Amino acid sequence: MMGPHWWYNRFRGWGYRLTIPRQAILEILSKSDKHLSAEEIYLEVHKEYLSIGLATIYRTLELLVQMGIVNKFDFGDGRARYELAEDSKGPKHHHHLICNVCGRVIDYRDFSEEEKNFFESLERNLSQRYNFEIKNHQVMFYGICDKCKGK
Amino acid sequence: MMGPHWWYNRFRGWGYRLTIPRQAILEILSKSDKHLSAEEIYLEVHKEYLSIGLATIYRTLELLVQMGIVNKFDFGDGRARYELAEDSKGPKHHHHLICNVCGRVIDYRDFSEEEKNFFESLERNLSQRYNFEIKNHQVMFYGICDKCKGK
DNA sequence: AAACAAATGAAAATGATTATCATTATATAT
DNA sequence: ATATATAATGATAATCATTTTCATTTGTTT
Repeated sequence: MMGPHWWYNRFRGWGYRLTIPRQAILEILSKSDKHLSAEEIYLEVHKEYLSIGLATIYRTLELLVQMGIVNKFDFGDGRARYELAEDSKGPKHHHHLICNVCGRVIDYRDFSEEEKNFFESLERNLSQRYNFEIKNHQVMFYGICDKCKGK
Repeated sequence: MMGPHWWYNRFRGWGYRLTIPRQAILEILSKSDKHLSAEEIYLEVHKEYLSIGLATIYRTLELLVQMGIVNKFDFGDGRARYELAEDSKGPKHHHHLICNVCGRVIDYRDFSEEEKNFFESLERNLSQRYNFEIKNHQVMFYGICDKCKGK
């Protein structure tokens, strides 16, 4: 799954069109395994398609977030970050440790079985309780990183 | 705990001063049980202290976040939100359901015992594994709310 | 191929947040 | 206490990510 066909159907399902700029953006997101900012995506896309503008990047990302294809993050550095959502159980999923002092973001994805099971059952529970269809989740732990502990 | 004395000591411990504007901001945060934006805090503070400016609000909030007294949130509406951190186990702590379609934010704090225990043990585990002193955490579930399901 | 609506690019506008700088308040040393 | 040094403030301007606008282009449907 994923890839052009899947994207095409997703877009049609929402009444949207899968255009060249939208494909280009999805390609870049697929290749990267980092959280990219809108401008970083713009610069990448721009290498292949000179004419695609920054406004289109923003518009497309907003759409992709609404459709649940992309996750939007904010780590407090003044710019949003984007990443393909895939599946909650997919390989990209991770949680974050964020240092309140220096702002460093540490990803971790070495989840225990217990941690995975817990979130799965919690999501089922919340979906029922709030009649809310959960697509994904973000977990951030804030505190003081090893480097800043000395202060 | 909490209150002027506690604040005073916290500030001194970090080499900062507990000034009138800083106290005023902490008072407002103490009284509110919602996530306030910088401007909302400014407007409240401004009722009592005409002379306190918006820049001071931002500077103080940044400081309070660094000190771990305040948590900063971003719900994707373009402005940061702030809230007293208290303790992870304190009464204010809650998690969020955020609708990708309409942007609505639903708080929930009716945690199960299992949920509480899980996060406590996970925090202990991560602290060790990453030598990271965890002060608090944020959990957000993204998806489609009941009102937007029809679409 | 025509007609309609959706999507785009370029540029300007917006708006939250941050930096600047002269002034004032606070703490420390005398 | 008073002088001195330093931190914090207020007002304003500057920054910069994100949105809006609008004329033009593209994709879809008939």
